Amino acid sequence: MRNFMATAKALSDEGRVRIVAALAGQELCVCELIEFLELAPSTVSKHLSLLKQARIIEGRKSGRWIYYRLVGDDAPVEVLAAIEWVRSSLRDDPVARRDSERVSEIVAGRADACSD
Amino acid sequence: MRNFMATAKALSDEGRVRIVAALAGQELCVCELIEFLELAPSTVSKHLSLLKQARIIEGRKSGRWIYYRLVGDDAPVEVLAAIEWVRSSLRDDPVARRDSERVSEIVAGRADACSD
DNA sequence: CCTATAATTCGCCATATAACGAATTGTATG
DNA sequence: CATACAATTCGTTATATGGCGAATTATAGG
Repeated sequence: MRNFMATAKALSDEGRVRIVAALAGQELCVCELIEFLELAPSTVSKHLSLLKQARIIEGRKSGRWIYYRLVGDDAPVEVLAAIEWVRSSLRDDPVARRDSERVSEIVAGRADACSD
Repeated sequence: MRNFMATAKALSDEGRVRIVAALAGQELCVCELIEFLELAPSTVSKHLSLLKQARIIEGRKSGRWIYYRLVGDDAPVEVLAAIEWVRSSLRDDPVARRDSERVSEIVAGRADACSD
């Protein structure tokens, strides 16, 4: 129950859900997620920390950047099921669609921003 | 996104999740849920109101009692998927197991309490 | 009718949470 | 080694949330 509630609480904030949805397609570094959500760096960092503690995402350090991605198939059942819940529920969601396009743009412009 | 977040927020409280799990097997009236959660009537009522607004549960009035149950298959996708997420995640959860037994006891003693 | 029980609504309070800015750490690069 | 940028941590603040008790509404039964 403890772990389940950690997962549930992690998904009870819209910003964090949008992060999870954004990471469904590809990994993104923190500065890209900041640009995506249009929130202060400290705020986004806190969200990422919470999602990481809930074992929903994991980070990979590369130079100055930290890339976050969804956890792999070795993750706990309630987490994998939660991710699938988000994906299936937002498949036809207008906000999620716009977000998806915006993420694509941000990734496309990577040469100007987060790259080594 | 709006509806999804309503569902997610509804499941971000442990008491409400335990209600959903308890209603997975059978419908229960409010006074049974009060006994189950050991919370004040006003608190439980508020939780039920929130779950109802999120379209996760629905109520059926019978005499003095109002029986709540999980929504049927005609409910929104994100709600059905959420219910399935809870069920599968808590299948082997110790707390959920004890809760399940307790609900059985409460239902078994229905003749002394909630019946018409 | 009057009382008891079920359930909800309302107002209050304590705590949790999300947001920010400032300060800090770490890494690449001039 | 100084600077710039990525990211985090910390302290603060405003708001959201969960809990309760008191008051209210509705229904069954003496």
